[in-house]
Parts: sequence; structure tokens; C-alpha cells
Amino acid sequence: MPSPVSIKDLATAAGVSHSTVSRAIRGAGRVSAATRARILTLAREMGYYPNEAARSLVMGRTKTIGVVVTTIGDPFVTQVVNGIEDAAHEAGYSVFLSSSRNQADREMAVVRVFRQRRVDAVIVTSSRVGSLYGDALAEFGVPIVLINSQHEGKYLYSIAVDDTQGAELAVEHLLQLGHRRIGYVGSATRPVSCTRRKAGYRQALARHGLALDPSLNVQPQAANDLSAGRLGLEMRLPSNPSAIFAYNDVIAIGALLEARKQGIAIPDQVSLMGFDDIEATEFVTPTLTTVRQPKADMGRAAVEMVLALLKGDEVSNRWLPGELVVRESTTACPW
Amino acid sequence: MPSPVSIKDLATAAGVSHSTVSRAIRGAGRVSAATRARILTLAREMGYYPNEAARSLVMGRTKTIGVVVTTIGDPFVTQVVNGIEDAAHEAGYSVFLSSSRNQADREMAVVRVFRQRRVDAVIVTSSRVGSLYGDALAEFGVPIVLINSQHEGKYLYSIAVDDTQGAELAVEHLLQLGHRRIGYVGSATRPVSCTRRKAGYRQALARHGLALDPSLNVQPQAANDLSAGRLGLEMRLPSNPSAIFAYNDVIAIGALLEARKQGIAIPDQVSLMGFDDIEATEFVTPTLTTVRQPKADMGRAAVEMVLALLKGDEVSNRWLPGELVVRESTTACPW
DNA sequence: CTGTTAGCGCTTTCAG
DNA sequence: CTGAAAGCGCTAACAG
Repeated sequence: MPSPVSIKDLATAAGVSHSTVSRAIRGAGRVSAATRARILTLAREMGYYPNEAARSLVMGRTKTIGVVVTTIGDPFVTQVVNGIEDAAHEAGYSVFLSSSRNQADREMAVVRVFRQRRVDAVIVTSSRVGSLYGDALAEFGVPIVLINSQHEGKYLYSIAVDDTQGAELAVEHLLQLGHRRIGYVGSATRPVSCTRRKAGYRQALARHGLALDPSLNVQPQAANDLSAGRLGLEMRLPSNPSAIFAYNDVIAIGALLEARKQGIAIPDQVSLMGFDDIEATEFVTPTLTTVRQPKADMGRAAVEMVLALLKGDEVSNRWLPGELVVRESTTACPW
Repeated sequence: MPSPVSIKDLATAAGVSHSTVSRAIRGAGRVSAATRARILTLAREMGYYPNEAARSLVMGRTKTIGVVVTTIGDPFVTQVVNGIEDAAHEAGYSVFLSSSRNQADREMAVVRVFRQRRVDAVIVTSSRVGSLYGDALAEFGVPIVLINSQHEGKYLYSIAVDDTQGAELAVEHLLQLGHRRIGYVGSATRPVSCTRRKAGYRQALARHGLALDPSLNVQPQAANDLSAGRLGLEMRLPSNPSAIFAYNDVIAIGALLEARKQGIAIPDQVSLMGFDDIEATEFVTPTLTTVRQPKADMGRAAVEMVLALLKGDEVSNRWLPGELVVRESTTACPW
């Protein structure tokens, strides 16, 4: 491995001082057009690439954003990261990706690594870990933006989907279809947003003069979303709903699979909808009606917010609206 | 933002020289147990985190791996990255994630950024871009490991699933079920591995004394895998197969959806299987029989290979075996 | 317009 | 066992 060419190598090759090379490369400061051109072609020929570590050291910034996810296996997280990476790239920032697996020790390790690497900012997606590492992040002293966080108001900066509005949209859709007995299958592992979605559910019902029937409402304890959905369906059946709104798509798909197993026709007997709009909604039969979260946009928005904070601008939290996506799993109430 | 505490701050606080602090922190070189302990507690109290940029600069390495993916939206890629991130974390490496979107200009940009950041190694997943940027990567001078690359033998180091063995496994399964007219729906956008899987398909047939019937074989041109699958099914129907083996799961799911639309019962009329074992195989009805790629393991293996190369060890390319996963979409030949 | 000098935070000889 | 000094590659005054 030939060690990379430095500003000094270029300087001797061009017969100038290294600071002139520095100016030429960055296009800052006054350099005669002639020497500038000479240096630039030389740089290309010799394969010069400025050492970002050195630059970071002297500039006191790394042009780097640390991104913490629970796991990129989550189809929701995946799209958010896509948006982050895209926007970061455009702004000349690189992304350190780390997954926490929702384990406190890994969260702590990630924070430590990010501190050592002096990332300019941190973006956290869908963390379900409480304030376990919140303080560690806070005292870090860099801007932190949370996306769909399950912590409540612990930080100043956050981007989230408008859970309440989204849920209202969903339930309103079901109400329009004539449904009156609408079940809600929540998520025990995401208490904050689950409560918000339930609020939207209640509000939509209320607007139609319906009260929330506790027997139609459940938050199954299960190993994962898919089985939570299966369980949720079973638990709701005795209450005889004509429609079910699930906390998210994977839970809805779990319910869908369980319904098929039990010989319940979706949507003819029971309408079903989810939340998120993950790719797999198109893979199931019937395809799943849902509320789309603008996932990539949320990622982009987080980066924009980070950049604003880095510039020293004032920013305020943003709640992005969900969008109804009607597919095949919902239909008019059969009763 | 209080600027982070440095080795020098610790030195003055502890009343020693900064080089003693350095030794104490790293546990290298001889330092008396007493001062060492004093420095360490001081470090904790004052919130010292070694500046990796500075360390990188002097050590000539960044403990950083650049990972290029086409898009993390791909469910296959997602799991691979999971494995990479995990193994990297364990080895004390951080991961720069960048997606290329299969666009040549983005690939080039990514390579440039990685060079500037002086990543110690590069891992590329599922690239379909030809040698467009191959040379750029090669002259970079750091170890490069390709995972399931569609370039042939362009690089020394690669990790891939054993396409031929995997396809054989798949087709053997169908043959065991009594199928004789087995269609193959390939992928036009992944010529190399598609050809390998086709080879496995042919070998399995040959072992049972069957020749490859060209009319049972197709590589649809479509905008994406899902529609390729739909198209593939249509194209194969005239040849009246009793079973179809698709290049991957998403293509198989496309075929599944099209079959349902056309009123063809899977698996009763036609057995169907895919390749990869993505999460969605469990979401469809019937659930999809497939060949599992050890995705996370491939990511881990890539990191191991990188570490070996960095140590200067000899390494050789690895082909990880696929594994048959029987689900509901395949059954005995009805004829 | 260009060169000199200092220094970012750290590791690493080389002397004590 | 510890300190002094040099240098990694770069930016940023400050003189010319």
C-alpha cells in the first residue's frame, strides 16, 4: 500500500508551499489562476484526496452524523435511514450507522463510540429504550434529533409522524365504510405512540357519536409484532368487531394470517387496516389498507433539522401527517 | 458547547505530562499503578473521550469500514448490513453506510468520500454496476470485499452464496415432489448469479435424466422484481409447468400474486419457490418455500475477511451454502 | 498572490 | 517510570 499523497507531496511537485496547495484545493483565499490550475491537475494526476481526519482535527468538526437505530431489520427503520443517508450525502455529510438492538449496554457503547468519533450530530430512530442513555446523549453536547421516539419530551428536537391524525384518518375511513364496531390492536412495546394512536381512534369515534368500547381494545403481549397481531385477532373476536385497526402493518399482517387460519374472510367478514405502509403490504392477500408514514421524508427532515441546528438556527419539532392508502383489506360493513 | 476535554487537560489536572496520560489511557507502556489509577478516575470525572480523528491521523488508520449498498431498501441487503454492523462493532470498527442506487455517478462519489475519509476497508453488497467504478476502488489501495457481486472475478476477495448449490437444492426438492416440468424465472438485471442458478437448475434436472426445456426458461425484462415475477408467470403458463423456481423471493411473490389474479391455485395447481428467504416469505399466502441465504453470516464473514486482510493474512473467497426452507407453496405434483 | 509559522489531539521515540 | 520533542495532514493567521 503506497501511503496516500499529501498536500506536502503536491507542494514539492508543484514547487510551491503547502499552504498554497491548501488554498488552491479548497478554492479559498487568493491564488493565481495559473498556479491554481497547475496544482489541480497535479492533484488529479497524483491521485490526491484530502485527508478528512486531519481536516476534522483542525476544523473541530467531522462532517459526520451518527445514526442509531434499534435494528435496520425493521422495514420502517430501513426507509428512514434511506432518507437520512440521501439528505446527508447531498449536504456532504457521512453517516455512521449503529444498531442498538434495544439493549441498554449497546446503546451506551454506541454513544461512547459516537463521542470518540466526534460526530457533529446524532439522529435516533424509533428508540424504545427509556431514558437509560438519554443523559449520556444529552451531556454529549451535540444536536440530537429523535425520530418517532418513544420517550416523551425528553429532548427538544424531534421528528415524528402525527400519530393522532394518522389514526383518525384510519378510523374515519372505516367509519365512512359503515363500520361501527371497530377494534384496536395496539403495541405494548411502544407505549407513547400507541397511546397517541388510540387517542386518534377515540376522537374519530367521538366525532361520530361513538364511545370507546374497552372490549374492542387490546395491547397484546407477544414476542414480536407478527404474533402480537395473531394474538390480537383472537382476543378481539369475542367482541365481534366488523373492522380492526392495528397499531402497525406487521401487527395487521399477523392478524390477517390468523384470520385466514381461522377461516375468517378479510375483508368480507372483517375489514382490517394497519399503519406505516411497509413494502410487504403489497405482498399480502388481500393487500393491506394502511396509513402511510412519510418515512424517507422523516429521515430527510431529521437531517435538515440537524443542519439547521449546526448553523445555530432555531428549530421546532415537526409532526408530519400520515396519509391514507386504501387497498383491498377494507370494505363496507357487511351488517 | 464546551469543547471536549483533551489529553492535555487531563495532564494538567493530574500534574503529569500529556504523554503519561496517553500511556495510562491506552494501558500501553509503563506507568505506575498509582498515577494510572488517578488519571483514569480523572478521565471518568472530567468526561474524557479520546479523539479518534487525532488518533487516526497519527496511526494512519481509522478503524472504519465503508459499506456500499445499492439501497438498504432491499430486504436482502438489510440483513447483510445487519451482520456487517454487528461484527464490525465487536471488532471495534465503525461503519460508514452509503447507498449507490445503482447509479454510476453516486458510486464514484461514494468511492471518493471513502478515500477522503481513509476508511480501512470497503465492503460492497450486491452491486449490479459493472466495472464502472471497479478500477477506482481497486487503485484505492485498501482491501475490498464483495458480497454477492455481479461482477465476475474482477476482484480477489468475495463472499457469496453458492448459487449453483442453492438452485440445485431447490430444484431437487421439486423433483422429489414428483415435478418434471419445472420452469425457471430468472433475473435480467443480475446476469452472473442468474446464470449460476440456472446451472444448478440444469444439473439437478440432469441428475434425474431430464434435459433443460428452453420454453420453461425465461428472464423477464421488467421495472422491478415484483412485476418481473408477474410477467414471468404469464410467460411460462403456455408451457404448462407444474412447478416454478424463481430467481428470488420477490420475483416468486410477483408470480404468486399474478397466479392468484388468474385464478391459479398455488400450490395445488402449480408449486412455486423462491430464493433468499426474505421476511415477507412468511407474510404471503401460501407461505413461500425458498432457499435461505445466510445473509447476516455473509455480512459477518465479509468483516472477518476484512480483518484478516488488514492483519496481512492470506484469505480465499468463500461460497456459503444455501439452505432449503420448505413452507406451503410447494407440494406433490398433481399429475 | 504566496510563504512561514503555529497548532488541532494524539502516539511515539528518545532521554533521563 | 516519566517528560520532552517531533510529527501525522491539514487550516489559519500573519507577514511579506
